Amino acid sequence: MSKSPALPASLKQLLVKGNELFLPGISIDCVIFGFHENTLKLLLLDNSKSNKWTLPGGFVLKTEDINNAAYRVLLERTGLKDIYLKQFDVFGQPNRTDASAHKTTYEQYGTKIPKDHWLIQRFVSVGYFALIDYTNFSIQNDTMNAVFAWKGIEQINNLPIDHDHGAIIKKALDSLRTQLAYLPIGKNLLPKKFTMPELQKLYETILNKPLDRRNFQRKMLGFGILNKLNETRKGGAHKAPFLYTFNDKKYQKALKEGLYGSW
Amino acid sequence: MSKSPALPASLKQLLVKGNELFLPGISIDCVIFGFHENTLKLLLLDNSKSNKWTLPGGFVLKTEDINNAAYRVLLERTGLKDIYLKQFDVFGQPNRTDASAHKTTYEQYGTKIPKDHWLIQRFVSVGYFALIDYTNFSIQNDTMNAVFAWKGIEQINNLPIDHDHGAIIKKALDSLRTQLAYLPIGKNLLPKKFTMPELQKLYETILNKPLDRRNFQRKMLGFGILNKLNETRKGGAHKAPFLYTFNDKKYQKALKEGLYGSW
DNA sequence: AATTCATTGCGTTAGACTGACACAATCTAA
DNA sequence: TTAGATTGTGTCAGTCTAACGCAATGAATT
Repeated sequence: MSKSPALPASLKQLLVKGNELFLPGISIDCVIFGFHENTLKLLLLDNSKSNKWTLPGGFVLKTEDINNAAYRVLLERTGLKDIYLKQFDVFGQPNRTDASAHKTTYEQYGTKIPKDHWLIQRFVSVGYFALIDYTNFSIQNDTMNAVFAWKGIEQINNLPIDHDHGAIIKKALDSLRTQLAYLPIGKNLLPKKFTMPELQKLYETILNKPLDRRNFQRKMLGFGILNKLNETRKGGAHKAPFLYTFNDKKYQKALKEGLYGSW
Repeated sequence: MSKSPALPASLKQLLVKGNELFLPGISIDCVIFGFHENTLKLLLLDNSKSNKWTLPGGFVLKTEDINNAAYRVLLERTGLKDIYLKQFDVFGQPNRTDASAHKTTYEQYGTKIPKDHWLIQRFVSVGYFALIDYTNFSIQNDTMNAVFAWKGIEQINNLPIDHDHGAIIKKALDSLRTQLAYLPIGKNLLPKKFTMPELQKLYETILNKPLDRRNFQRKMLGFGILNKLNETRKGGAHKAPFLYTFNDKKYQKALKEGLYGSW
């Protein structure tokens, strides 16, 4: 018989102290978007034993605001602060969590979760989506001993996904698309300086359809949230496009009030 | 000393069986909008002892989907089915629930809530807003022995409101306004047949600003979700306006896809 | 050094949409 | 019958949108 590896401290803590530290039955799931090489990417965790991919998530401390919990989870898992984070839905189907997943995780360390334990009760999850700058982030595998990887949006449907996380991702993407219509988003997904074609590719990727180059530029400039720099991005095999940054003040204003005044 | 009145069965059940029946730490709050006499109204509960107004709400059965719980709560409290119901936010500040409110409620019946009881732990609440047809609903006081009343949106700020329910109401109203810009809403708040001026008043009330009569009509008709009837609403002191109904099929489609295609 | 070629910057035009306003028709009350 | 408020329909200029043209640029090629 093979000896099981030692139970990681973080997993042990969850088992022993989870009940005491965290709210019962409430979890957080983060759909983390990044943009790289003209692809919208998701940061997923490889749940090594189940061979399925999982959304990074966590629990809410007993004295912690839920939104803060989401920021904390993101910080713990990515090391990033000041991220654009938005709650988009609550997932509360009774059968959405699968206790067997947790059981499997612990069983690989030869540990059994007690019956009726905090961890294997029904969980309602609050979904957040986050937008982060891919170039300003290097994957660091987390305390839970899980392995992170970026996965292109287009291959998500062909990946094995844990629990209802596939549905959560779909919903997050829907929310992102809807937001795109009335809120600025590029600031969080692009490096500080970027070109108009790069911004356009981002929009095209999220919306999954081509946009007219010239109309896109006019529209974006019309929003008045961009600063045009006197630099160009040299190095490409073609005419060097101008660089832009977001005008922070106006960007923030647009985040609050929307890009259009609507009615 | 005065003898306390008997503890109502529903309150007793909550105290004795709440822990067993419902999920811990999760509640539902419903912001119920109605429209009457050119005013947007909210259905509130008079928390008789604290002399404050409360949002109708409830808890989630252990085997129940959260959204279904919201529908159930609404049905129990209003007798209405097939209501437009939309989850709009989660309220998870650690200090948002005030255990003393529950304590006060029970104390008026001479009952004390045990320490660490399910009821007085921290609750995270999922906020839903509902739109109902004021004319098709008669207030029925609920099993909790609480008294319902419609309160005009404009007087909310001057009413004493329990807990963080004032903030929840504000958020609900914000969500409703945002939705108005890209989703149809009148169907749930108006009677089946209605006139264009009535629909306009509804929009003006929600948006809290006057709209041009002629432009409003053009826009609404442009959405293609209205049926113009060959009847007019007689009885007013002026020219009789035509009656309209919503085209159910197109209305549902617009609910899914939005009134504009956006990008 | 001249040429090629994809890409970028800037511009045009027709059609749709928006906001502001005019005017005639209608319904009840006086 | 008339007055007065309200509704139905229409106009018009300004703005926005989608579709497309063309010259300028910059690295790669010859």
